[in-house]
Amino acid sequence: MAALGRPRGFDRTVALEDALQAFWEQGFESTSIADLTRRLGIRPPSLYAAFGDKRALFLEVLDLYYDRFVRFLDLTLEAPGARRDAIAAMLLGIARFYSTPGLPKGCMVNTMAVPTGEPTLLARLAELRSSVQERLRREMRAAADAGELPRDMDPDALAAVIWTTVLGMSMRSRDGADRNELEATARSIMTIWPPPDDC
Amino acid sequence: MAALGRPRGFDRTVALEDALQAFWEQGFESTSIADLTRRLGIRPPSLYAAFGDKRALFLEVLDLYYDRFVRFLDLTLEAPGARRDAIAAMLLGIARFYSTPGLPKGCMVNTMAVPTGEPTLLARLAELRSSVQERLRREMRAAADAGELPRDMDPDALAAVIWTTVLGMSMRSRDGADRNELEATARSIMTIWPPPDDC
DNA sequence: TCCGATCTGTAGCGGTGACTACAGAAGGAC
DNA sequence: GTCCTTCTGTAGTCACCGCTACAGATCGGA
Repeated sequence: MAALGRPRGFDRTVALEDALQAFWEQGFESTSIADLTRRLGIRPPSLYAAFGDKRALFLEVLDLYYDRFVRFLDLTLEAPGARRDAIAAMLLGIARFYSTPGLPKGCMVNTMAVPTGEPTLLARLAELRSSVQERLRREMRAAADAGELPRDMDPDALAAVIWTTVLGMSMRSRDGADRNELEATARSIMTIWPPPDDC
Repeated sequence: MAALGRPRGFDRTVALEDALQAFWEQGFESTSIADLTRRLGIRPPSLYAAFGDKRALFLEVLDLYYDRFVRFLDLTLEAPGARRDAIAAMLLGIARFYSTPGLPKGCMVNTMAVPTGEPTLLARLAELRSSVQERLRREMRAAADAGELPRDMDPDALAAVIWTTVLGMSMRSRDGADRNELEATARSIMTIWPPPDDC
């Protein structure tokens, strides 16, 4: 397919990154079309031609964000070695990710679990959270099957604790917790899962 | 001071409760004056005469909510007995509070740690969270001083873990976690604080 | 009964939100 | 160059937001 008509005057993927930054910082409702056009350096008709409406742009940005997060999960959880080490590395990585200098603090998906008037967006956000939670549950069940969990420890309950920690760390980083504090919490939490060489 | 002029046609404290319910469910931005007047059964001028503007009403509602939460904290944390038992009871109580049938799910203060365009309200919310966090820190330091903590356990780090759990449980209840799941998490978290009679 | 004070209902103000009609600009095909 | 297609900028539209002017209603006090 050849390029027909006047070519677009801006880079669509760069614009998407800018929109990600804006939504991640300010959320959906507080990010106005005027905000976006100012940041992306384009006028409303260009934005609407390229991305559809505000909701569609947000959903596309959300997919971009989520895909990257899942890639990070794949990388840490599928690393060779004990599952406990992988989970510990994941929590540490998330603590660092939530406190990355230059990026908005906390998780875009978690911090927007928020009362808003956009049911379809809320549903999508909840869907993404639920999918991460489900992945943690699968991981913990696999660990239990492999005998990597204490016999009296329910894998679903452990997954719930880890997920709760992820959500809480996200909120705390939004509230200004620094990297060291988050890392400390990530490490402390892992003490509820005793290493295999324990009495 | 005698009642001068035409008396108010509605119960102010009942209206406050209704407004609390509305803000708690939907947040500040998504709760419009129209929503409020519909729920309280009054017209805008009555609302403005009784409460000032929308922000003032929200702040008053917030104080009402927070005072109740602090009363709950006082009750559980100042109970006689070991501090560990008090914290365990607090976490269980919060798990139950966040999943009380008939009430909005999660914590009003925590779930609104949200990107929004109202800096003064955000600041107030952050202030309330920070004050609870500080109280947990004081409690853990007192426990450490009293020798109720393992010697190698940092009281501030423990307080951070507990606070992280509170924030995370609030999010999870918003996402539909039921009472049993939250209670299980509350109990699991307490295993990072070994009871005194441990090897 | 009249007055001043306060509340209530109607009706609408000014501002901002998302979104778009329309005309001109910039490319490829011929 | 001419035509067709697509993008861009101007300049709005329409809806909804928080908020309020104003007139009528309802009280206590004289």
